[in-house]
Amino acid sequence: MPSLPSGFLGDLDPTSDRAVFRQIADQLREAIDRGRFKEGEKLPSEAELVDHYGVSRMTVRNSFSVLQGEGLVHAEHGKGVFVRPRPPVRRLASDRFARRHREQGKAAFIVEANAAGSHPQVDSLEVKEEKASQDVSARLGSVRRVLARRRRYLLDGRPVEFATSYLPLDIARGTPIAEPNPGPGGIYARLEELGHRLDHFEEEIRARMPSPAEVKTLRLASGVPVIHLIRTAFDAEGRAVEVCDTVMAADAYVLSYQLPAT
Amino acid sequence: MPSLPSGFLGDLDPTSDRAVFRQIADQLREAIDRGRFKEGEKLPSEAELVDHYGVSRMTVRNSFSVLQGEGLVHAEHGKGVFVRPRPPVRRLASDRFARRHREQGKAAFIVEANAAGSHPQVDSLEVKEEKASQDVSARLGSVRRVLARRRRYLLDGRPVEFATSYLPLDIARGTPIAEPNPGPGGIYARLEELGHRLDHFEEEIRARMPSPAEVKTLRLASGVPVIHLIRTAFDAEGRAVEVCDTVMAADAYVLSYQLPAT
DNA sequence: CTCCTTTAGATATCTAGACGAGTGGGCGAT
DNA sequence: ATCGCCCACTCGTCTAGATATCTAAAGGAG
Repeated sequence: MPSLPSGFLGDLDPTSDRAVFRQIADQLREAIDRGRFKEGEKLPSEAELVDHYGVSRMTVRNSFSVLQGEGLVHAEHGKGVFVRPRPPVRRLASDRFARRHREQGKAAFIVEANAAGSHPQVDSLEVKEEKASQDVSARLGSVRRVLARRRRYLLDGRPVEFATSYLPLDIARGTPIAEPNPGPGGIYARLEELGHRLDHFEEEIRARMPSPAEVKTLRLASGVPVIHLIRTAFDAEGRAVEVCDTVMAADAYVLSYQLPAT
Repeated sequence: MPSLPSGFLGDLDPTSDRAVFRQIADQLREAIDRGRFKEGEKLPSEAELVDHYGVSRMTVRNSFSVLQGEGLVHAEHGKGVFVRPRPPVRRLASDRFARRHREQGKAAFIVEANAAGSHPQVDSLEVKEEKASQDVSARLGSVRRVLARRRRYLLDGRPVEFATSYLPLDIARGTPIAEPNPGPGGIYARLEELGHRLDHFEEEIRARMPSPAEVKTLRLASGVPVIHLIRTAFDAEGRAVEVCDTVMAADAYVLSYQLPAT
């Protein structure tokens, strides 16, 4: 029976109101925060903690599930429980849709990823016409059907973002926008070529826990929220010409905005 | 023994690879999504589900904990497990720091809340000088000590946001900014009066699960992430004059930004 | 009528075990 | 030396209880 490295973890306080499994979680959390267990490192096994604290295995597992819910650790079947490494984050600057970038003709995601030394990838592209959801319809100004462009973005093989663009059919149908590959500069470049000069974007940001489908698509660890961003693009006449619904793995992103003080 | 309303929930598939507690969670989630259980409504009790599915109580509890982790339900000791109501959200527009608002001399939070028909409140105000953290120091341009202003915002009694502003001492010391109540228009109005004309703000947005301390301060239900926003205010000379670190209950907020397309 | 106690039903925590299944190292057969 | 199998260790799931605590409603004492 392997014994625990001494001094890492303390004892339980039987007089405390705090539940035993919370006390154990607290001690593990503190040990992680203090760097006693480093990123990627293995925590003591369930059996070791059962020994150390003199509690039942379910109680130890309960502690682990607390830490998992906080996104601090992740369990690997047959191997152990590990401190979850904080992955490098991807920054989205607020000028990422500036015309000067668009005119360079390369997709923003690819350029940024290469600059960061990562290997970018886009997959599961789907382009089809469909019925607009109530929300999308409202944002686009009561359109019934839309062109939907779905794609998933990966960095170094890891899915980080799932996005769907919705465009009114009278704008997109029969244009390069309806093609899987819309060409250099992306659909915003095509929209401008089609005479829809872009004026501004509105972005709505929420954060929440992922649905099971999102967990699957983005291969999310437990305890990782998603950032839900809904961007609406407006042309010079004030018409909404595109709605882009994006779900991002929150542990992979920092959004960055510049606001004028005027 | 109370029996389950029939038809709400199906049977288990013993041949499925999916764990029983996940199957139960799936069925409950679907029933909630379909509106069979409405917001605020009570789910069947553990005992009822034990009866219905013929499993042990721990298995049912395991299912509930899955749904809690997703933020879909919350348990109330001695009462039951309830579908978590989606609270009204508070919108933060990107022009919330526009000078025209500041000149009206009322705190943005109060004005917005009143407009939404809510009862706003600010508490646990702390103003003190302290050592700057490494991050804050870097953002403010290598200052050693700062004035920190901490406050918590509540809507209708519910804490929704905890914020700390950090300002360099050479700017803030001995000014109204160092007072608990800085006066009409808030500290940004005072900064401008002191000759630091504000030029622009930078905001960084992250989402993550809350620390136990944040759970306590914001009285967060399980399965609710936080939005972590760090805003830096720059004056006309390009100097960072304030860093504001804000943690928001993600289920209470939608952030909204306008971006120019230029 | 008010206040307190009782009680039933609900969740919270914990124990002690059982079996299943993934991982990886050691060891024997080839 | 290598292949293949076994085994120890790991987490995953499930059972069947036990005690504690909280809630709300009912009933009794004053």
